[in-house]
Amino acid sequence: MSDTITPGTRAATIRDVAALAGVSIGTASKALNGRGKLRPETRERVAAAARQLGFQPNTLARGLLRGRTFTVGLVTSDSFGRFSIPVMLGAEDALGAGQISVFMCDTRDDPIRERHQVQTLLARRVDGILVTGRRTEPRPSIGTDLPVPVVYAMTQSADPNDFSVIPDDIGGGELAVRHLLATGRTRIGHITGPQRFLAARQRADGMAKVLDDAGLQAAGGAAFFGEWSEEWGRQGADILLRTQPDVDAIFCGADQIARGVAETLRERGRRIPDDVAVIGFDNWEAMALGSRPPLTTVDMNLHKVGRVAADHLLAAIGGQPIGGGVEEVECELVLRESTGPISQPLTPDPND
Amino acid sequence: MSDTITPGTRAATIRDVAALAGVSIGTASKALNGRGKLRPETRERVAAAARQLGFQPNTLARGLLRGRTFTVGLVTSDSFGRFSIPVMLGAEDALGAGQISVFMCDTRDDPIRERHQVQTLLARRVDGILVTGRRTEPRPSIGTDLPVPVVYAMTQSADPNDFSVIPDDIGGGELAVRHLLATGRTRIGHITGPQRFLAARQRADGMAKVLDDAGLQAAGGAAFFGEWSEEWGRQGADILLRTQPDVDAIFCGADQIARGVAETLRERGRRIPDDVAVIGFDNWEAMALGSRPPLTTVDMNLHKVGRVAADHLLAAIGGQPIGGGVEEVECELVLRESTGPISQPLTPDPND
DNA sequence: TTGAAAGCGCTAACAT
DNA sequence: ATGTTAGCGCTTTCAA
Repeated sequence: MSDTITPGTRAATIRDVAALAGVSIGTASKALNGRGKLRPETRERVAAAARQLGFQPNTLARGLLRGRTFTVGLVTSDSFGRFSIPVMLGAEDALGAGQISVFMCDTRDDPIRERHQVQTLLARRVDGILVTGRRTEPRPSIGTDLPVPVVYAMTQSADPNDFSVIPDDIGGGELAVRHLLATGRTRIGHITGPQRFLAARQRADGMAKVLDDAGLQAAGGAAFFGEWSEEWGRQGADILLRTQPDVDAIFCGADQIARGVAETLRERGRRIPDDVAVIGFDNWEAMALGSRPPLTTVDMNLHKVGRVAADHLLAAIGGQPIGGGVEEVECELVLRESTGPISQPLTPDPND
Repeated sequence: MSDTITPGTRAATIRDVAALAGVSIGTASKALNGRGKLRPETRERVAAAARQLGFQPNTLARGLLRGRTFTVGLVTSDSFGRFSIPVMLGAEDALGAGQISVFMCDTRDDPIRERHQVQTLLARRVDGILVTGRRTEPRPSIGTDLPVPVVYAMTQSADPNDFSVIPDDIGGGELAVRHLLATGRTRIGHITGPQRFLAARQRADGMAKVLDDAGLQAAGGAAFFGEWSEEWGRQGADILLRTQPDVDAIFCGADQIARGVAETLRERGRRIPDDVAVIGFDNWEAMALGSRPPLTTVDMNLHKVGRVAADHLLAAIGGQPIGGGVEEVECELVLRESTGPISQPLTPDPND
């Protein structure tokens, strides 16, 4: 079908096209870019020549001339893992629409490597840089005074002059617990990851806030901090069931934890959601769907985090100045069987 | 510390460096690249100027001149998922060493989009293209006659002139079952994914081969094809236990399936590995480690698949012609508790 | 040892 | 309506 591409080795240049069409280089350029005043017939002749040669304008030359490359760098410290991938795809959505290509750089959590990669990106004259990670805590800025705009996504720069987009973990915690309250639960425990994680603390804070407004307290008095693992979920559930046998819901800081919790509940003969409701966090589908029953969970909308970050970057590249600051993206509840059906559409009045 | 970078907006050019050092552009170029004959003092002066201005040579200009950009395109149809990520990281290892940057392109399984992305990559004058996927079955070539070398990784081109690197799924199946035999199992069942997946068929073939050599047969007579899910693992185990109650090992086509199988075995009171050994496939750590007990599994060495593919691509870029064909990368056994300790170092003689 | 100039592929201003 | 030319930032002859 498309054997119109130069069979040989060298890619065709505009010079080749011009020669084949019997016009000058300048004319060829105009014809191809739809600029200037040309006879339609000439335009067509050039187009035909380009088609025949499989001509693709050399973006390097264009970039050199225009001072814009239509590329951005994506620097991640998450090895493109579970968190940065959705962010990246979201970013690609926004950037791809603008014909922008993305250089991927994996820092492997090595600051030296990161520095080097940023330098490389600058040498390649990217129009902007997106920085991603797997943790929301502030991290060192990749540079205070770079010649291109930078936006952080799913990670936060410690420099207040930088702009970051992160999920709203407090809101996520609130969302989860409001849902549990709405289904009539009142003795709610919280089993989550290590306290040194900002995300763990914030989700717990969100929970505390909602419980407080409802005049309630967490089952067990406070959050159970541990690990982001199924094993900890099993252990934590064990402890919680022993100390608070009347618990009727457990909010888990991660789907992995929730799975472990669900397993232990099953083994202890507690029915989910009838006896105890379980809610996870992350919407890691492989985990949430494999669990019995499938987990209701909080989705951080990472795709949107990426899209929003990329939109801001594009705006900045377009000349719109972005100040420093942090934008938070709302979390979203994903309903599955582990919390059962929502009760009557009651007006959520925490004062009654 | 490093506020040597041009504070303003425009990145420094070699012209700026030359001016600051009081030399000509040509001299500056030589000094920076360690070429030609220059007075050491001059060299130093230029270096100092470059440092002061935070000079980064414009790779576009260089690429334009040299006809090489030191970039490659990475085209994936896996949305950078569980399979393509390790491949990609492996490739990055090999490429990063060669100072090569990677453009990422996610086709979202859309041929139109893919075609477009390949065109874009060619316009950007990448030195080569790497194509990745999540399935090993042959897929349409991205182009028969592209001006740059192409290598497929974790996916296979239908065109025999293209070069592909994929995991050795047959060998993986053999590996798994040889291990089970080595631990003294003889009544081995196989629960795996859909038969339409080449990988599922090949793993089953590998199993059949080893059993055959040992004069054995699969428990239940043949593989149980189903889905790549925990749910199917649970169901499959149920069926297998009912029809073949004396089964003493189950080889699963995926860790997810193995997890489901393990759960059902537990619930039916079979101890793992004492009564029944379980072995998975993929070494998906979140799954394999979350399972009780943690799963022995077959690792496809995807990192190596990526590295090997990238090495071939680099060689091709360097001028070494790669013929068409398929290279298979060995799988590797990852021992965990679900198959118990290996028995005596017996000489594996299947004829006794 | 250093400088001047050509040219990589393209676009945009200026001639014709 | 078309052609000519300068120049983006760099490397590489070739002169000085």
